[in-house]
Parts: sequence; structure tokens; C-alpha cells
Amino acid sequence: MEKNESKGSVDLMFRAFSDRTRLRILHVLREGELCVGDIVAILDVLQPRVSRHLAYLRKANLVTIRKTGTWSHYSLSPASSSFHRKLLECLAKCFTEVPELQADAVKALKIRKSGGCCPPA
Amino acid sequence: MEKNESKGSVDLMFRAFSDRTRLRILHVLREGELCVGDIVAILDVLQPRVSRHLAYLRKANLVTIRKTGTWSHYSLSPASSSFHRKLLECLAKCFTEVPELQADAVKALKIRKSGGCCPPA
DNA sequence: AGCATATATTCGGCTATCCGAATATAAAAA
DNA sequence: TTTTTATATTCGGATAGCCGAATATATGCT
Repeated sequence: MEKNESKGSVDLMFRAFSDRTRLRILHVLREGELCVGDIVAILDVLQPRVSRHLAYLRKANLVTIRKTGTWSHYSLSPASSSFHRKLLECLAKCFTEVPELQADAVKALKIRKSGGCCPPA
Repeated sequence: MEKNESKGSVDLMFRAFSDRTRLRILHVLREGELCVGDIVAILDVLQPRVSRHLAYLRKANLVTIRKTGTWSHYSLSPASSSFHRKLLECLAKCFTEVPELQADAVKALKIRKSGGCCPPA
């Protein structure tokens, strides 16, 4: 078995996906790394809310953090298990089918093009 | 797009998967149709609880009901969308990795062999 | 009709979880 | 060192969702 896939891990991952805000975050990260400020701008929700959900996603090993100065850059973690891989495939499927997520993607593209809120890597 | 996959439908399906009891029910149904009584016996939880979750799964179009007399036979609905299909694949992956679900499968096999609680089709 | 059986639903209560507001931390800038 | 900026965490309240107990429904049997 790849890595540890205890009952808790599966639960945690499913629950991560069962919240709309977390789903939106996971979605916009599909196109690449983003800092917290950009995620806040894309989703148009308060910053503590985004950070709280990012903390959850970190615990579930679904996202990876990279810190540079005061900025935190988040990206999707590579699949750590076959189960994780399936969930990421689900994510890709949702993407094309949920209007709210499509709207996020458009906004994300715009923000990426304009350089986002933090200095280039 | 196949069928109606509004934001609500995706939500409903994800949430269906995010409860342990529902996950257990979906799992044991992978091997084929079961009546409520048999599900109750396999999961060893109270009947109203099983019926309640089955109602949820019905609403989410994840299970199909077939009534014969007073018995209700439930089975997994065939995938109605690519998203649905992905979820079912997740289910298959979890199956091999979560101990509690393995135990259910063993019990289910035993009950199936012994004919279950309702008369043969 | 009256009763038994299989399943479904309703009802309060409890817990989990989400939220915004406020606060904390931590790194850069002044 | 004070201030500012970016992110994280804590707190109390509100809500959503799960549960068992009780009840309802619906079918078949006698």
C-alpha cells in the first residue's frame, strides 16, 4: 500500500471535498500555485476563511505550502495514493460541470495574467 | 452534458460520500443488491438509521430501489455522469484500503451465502 | 377486520463544523 | 524599533447534520 491510508486519512480527504469553499480552492489550484492573497481575490471571501480551509487541506495532505518571505504559496499535492489520485480525477470532472467553479477559473486566469498580488518567483 | 449536473447535484453526491454510514452502505452494495434488513444486519446499526441514509442516497441518485411486497431492495445506480463514474471508482479504491469496509464485505458475503433475510427473487 | 412484518418518517436533542470578528504571529520596510 | 503587510489562529455564536426513540405507512397473513 502506498503511504499510510488509514480510515482517518480517507475520511479526512472525503470531508475535505465535501465543503464548497475547499472545493473551490482545490479547483483553482489545479492550474498551478497561488498565494493566499490571490485565492482570496479569486473566491472573493474573507482571508481568515481561506486560511482556515487551507489549514484543513494541509492536514489532509491535499495541498503543499511553500513560503517566501511573508507569502505562502499553495499548490495541489501530488497524489500520494491511488485513492488520492481518484479524488483528483473527480476534481477534474467537477471542474467542467459546476458553473461556480468555471467562474472561478476565469477569474483565476485573469489574476494570473496580471501577475497576482505577490512578487514573481 | 449527461443528465443534470447542477452545482446541487455535485454537492449532494460529495456529501453522500462524506458520511461513514453512507460510505459503508455504498460499499456493501458494490457486490450487488441487498434488502434493508440485510444492510442492517451487515452494518449492525439500527434500522431507522439505515433507512434514513438510504433516503439520502436515493435523493443523490446514488442508489436505486426495487420493491417487492414489503421488502425494499437497494442497489448502486449505474453511473449517470462522468462525475458519478469517478466517484464510483473512488469507492472501489477505498474498499481495499479501509479496514472497517473490509470487515463489512466479509459479513456481507456470509449473509449473502446464507440467503439473507428476504425470500429469493 | 385485526395483527405481524418490513421499511420509512418525524421529533428533540446533541455534536460537529462553519462563519465573521478580533487577535496573534512573523517577516519586511521605514 | 515602530509600522506595515501577509497569513494564521482563536473565540463565541449560529447552523447543519447525525442520532435514537417513537411513530407512521404499507403490505401480507390469518
